[in-house]
Amino acid sequence: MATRERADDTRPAAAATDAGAGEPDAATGPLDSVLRPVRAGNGFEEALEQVLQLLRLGLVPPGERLPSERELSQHLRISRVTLREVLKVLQDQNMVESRRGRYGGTFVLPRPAAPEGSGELRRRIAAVDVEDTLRFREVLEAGAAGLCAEGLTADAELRLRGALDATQGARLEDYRRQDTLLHLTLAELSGSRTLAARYAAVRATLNELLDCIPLLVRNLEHSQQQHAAVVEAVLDRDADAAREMMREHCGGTAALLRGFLA
Amino acid sequence: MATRERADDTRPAAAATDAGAGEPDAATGPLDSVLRPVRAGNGFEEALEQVLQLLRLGLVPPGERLPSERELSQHLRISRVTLREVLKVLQDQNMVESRRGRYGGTFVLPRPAAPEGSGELRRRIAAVDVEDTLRFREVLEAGAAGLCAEGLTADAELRLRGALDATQGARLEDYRRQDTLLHLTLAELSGSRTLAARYAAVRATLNELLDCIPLLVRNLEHSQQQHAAVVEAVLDRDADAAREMMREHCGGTAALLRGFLA
DNA sequence: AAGCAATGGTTCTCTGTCATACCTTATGCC
DNA sequence: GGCATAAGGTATGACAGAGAACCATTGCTT
Repeated sequence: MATRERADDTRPAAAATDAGAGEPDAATGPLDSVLRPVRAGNGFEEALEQVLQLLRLGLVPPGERLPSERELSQHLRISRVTLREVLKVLQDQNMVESRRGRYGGTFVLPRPAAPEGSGELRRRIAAVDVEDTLRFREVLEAGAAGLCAEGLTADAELRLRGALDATQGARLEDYRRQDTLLHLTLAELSGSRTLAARYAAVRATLNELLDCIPLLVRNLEHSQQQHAAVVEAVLDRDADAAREMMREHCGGTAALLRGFLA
Repeated sequence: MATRERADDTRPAAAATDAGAGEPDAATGPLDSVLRPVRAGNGFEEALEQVLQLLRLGLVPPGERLPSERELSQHLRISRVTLREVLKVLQDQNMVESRRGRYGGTFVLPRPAAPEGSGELRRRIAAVDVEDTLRFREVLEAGAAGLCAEGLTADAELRLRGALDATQGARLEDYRRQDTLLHLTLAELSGSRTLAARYAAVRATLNELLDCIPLLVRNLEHSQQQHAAVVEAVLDRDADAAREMMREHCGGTAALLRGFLA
């Protein structure tokens, strides 16, 4: 009985007012940078997104345990009930497994290789603005490398060297993870918490894209050389070189992705 | 009768587990970049923050009308009731004024010069990580300038020239606003929506800080020269120069702020 | 003067989320 | 073997927020 009828409120049709035209998501106006939805989705979806980040970044590798539900819910500032809904979804996707009892917890399962035909992959790509991701990533990475080189402390040197070494010795199936951790370390050492947080987010998206294309050993070796060059520049406190090297490094990945996803 | 007692759930004390230690906000661990609160504050506070951005960025200048309540609430994906609570706060602060009837709306009031003694200002600064803001800003600005120079279109050229001209001709009290718009334009033309959105956020914070220090004509002239140099580099499609100039420009503001707020 | 349209102002109900408390299971230590 | 402990699993009451529908005010158009 047509209860879908709009009564008085809600948008009348497409009558344009001064500022915002018709549909909320279209029309790249000047205000659109600010007037984004306050919470992307059901509130619980946002939490899901963050836990997914944790997995996609490999911050909790397969086989390891997530923080306990009580801890996670506190960190994310959501109730345990809501967090459990999130975990429920991940369990249904066979991404995590929960075990009860002391020393139990929620454990990360290894990814089941290729989930399906590439239909699934294509669908995920469609949901991402690839160009946006690649550009933003390059900006953050180059900036982080530069800042890192400028304000390098002894402690930072150590962490950076450690992260680089870890990538050098990584086995193939662990490479993506160590790579991510190296870049994440750089972002954290930039001295801007905001930068680190934004990088984590964009890197999670990037990793999702990278999962859609083959891992070429040829590229991997090249990457490693670039990693070494970037870290060297940072340790030399040569900010310009660090930025330049990092931009080149990102450009490589970007070209690869653009090629495969075009 | 000590109902504040924790029963079973909620954090036990400070018992450290593998991942997250004690208090949510302390301890800059590796997971902390991801495990941020899902919604900063009451949900309504987030909306307030965004509307404040609109004002602080000068996207809706004094005397102008905000989008209607129905539009705004749709853009922010909050109910009109909640949005009205936000506007209520702004009305109480004498920042906006609402008029009913057709062609009515919510109008931005001019700022009442200096609100109070500097106690208020100091308090606001305390809530901001100044170093974080300045560094992140520099990274985004330099990156945007570079990207902008690389992929410059004819339309972008026009918008950029227009924005620069507007700053040149701006009166003193309108300078901050035109300056913001110029930088915002650059961010939008970077081709990364995410970058533009993040820049808008950080710029709003920056403007708040800038409101705490005097506006020196001497610096303003210098700024203008730098603006011209940046835009020139971009129009020349010289990405390296654009980044370099922009970094210098940001460095100037940063030094000024660090000096005054130290 | 009458009517229409676009806006702010108000009220209602219903759903999602939170906080809290408690139960159940598994492990290590005594 | 028994107990303490730390984890997941469950149930409940209160409340904030969304959505829809209304009312009230104003100014333009006819």
